[in-house]
Amino acid sequence: MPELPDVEVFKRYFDSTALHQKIAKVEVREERMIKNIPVDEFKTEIKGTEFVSTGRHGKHLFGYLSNGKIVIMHFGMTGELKYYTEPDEEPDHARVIYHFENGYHLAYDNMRMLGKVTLTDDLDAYIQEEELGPNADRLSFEEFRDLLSTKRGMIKSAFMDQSLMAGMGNIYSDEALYQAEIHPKRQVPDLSDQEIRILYDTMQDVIETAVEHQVTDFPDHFLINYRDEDAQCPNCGGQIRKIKVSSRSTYYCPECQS
DNA sequence: AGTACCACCTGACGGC
DNA sequence: TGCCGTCAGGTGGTAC
Repeated sequence: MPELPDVEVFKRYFDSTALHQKIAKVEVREERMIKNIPVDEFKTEIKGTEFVSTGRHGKHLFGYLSNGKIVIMHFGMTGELKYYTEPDEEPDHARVIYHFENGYHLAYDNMRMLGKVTLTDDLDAYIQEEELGPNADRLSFEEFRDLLSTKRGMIKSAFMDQSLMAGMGNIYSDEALYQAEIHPKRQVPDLSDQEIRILYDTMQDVIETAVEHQVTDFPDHFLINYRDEDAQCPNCGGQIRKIKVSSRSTYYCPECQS
């Protein structure tokens, strides 16, 4: 799941559960998840500190530690967080577990292990190295318009380009395009000013609505409920179609989107 | 610059 | 029941 709205929900979950508790131990079950730093160093740097706040940039979640370091988490396609106390509540694919002194645990769970966990003391440098564009949800219309003016190619590819703007993935790109009634393969330079405006508004609305709904139980008119070739468009009743756009599965309504 | 394809990973599902 | 191909919400490298 983890695109911008999902990670924002993780952030809020983190904020409401795992802050201000002394970390007794960090358990790394899967060393391949830890990138850019030796695992031993990762563990010793974090042990004895506590998370004081969190942040997010696109699909990256940050946990600020009391020693000034920052844990960076990326969730790939299957990552999530779980805070729990009883051992039998531990998720099936816990790769990194923060054990708190109060007996609670925070697990970074990630079945497919696409994604990563790392540590930095310079977040700006990290964001630069990763070539992340501005947060898709903290972008003015003018910035959005100016960014798109530099792009050629398909609009869905532009949405998914994390260096252009950070946070939109496959699902929510499809969603925004569906609600804007714009075909995912439309060439960016061919979009009218009005269409750019609509795309911006729908993108913001899709992100906001997804977060409000905790990324579950979306409104009926959301395409996300109909990602199936046998499904019918909730707007026009036509058949939802599946195509490939930049090698990613793309669902859309041929009647509504042009 | 844009796009297609492969690789990294594990697991679920449908067909035989 | 088991084997096999396919697919899955992400990203990075490479080749055209």
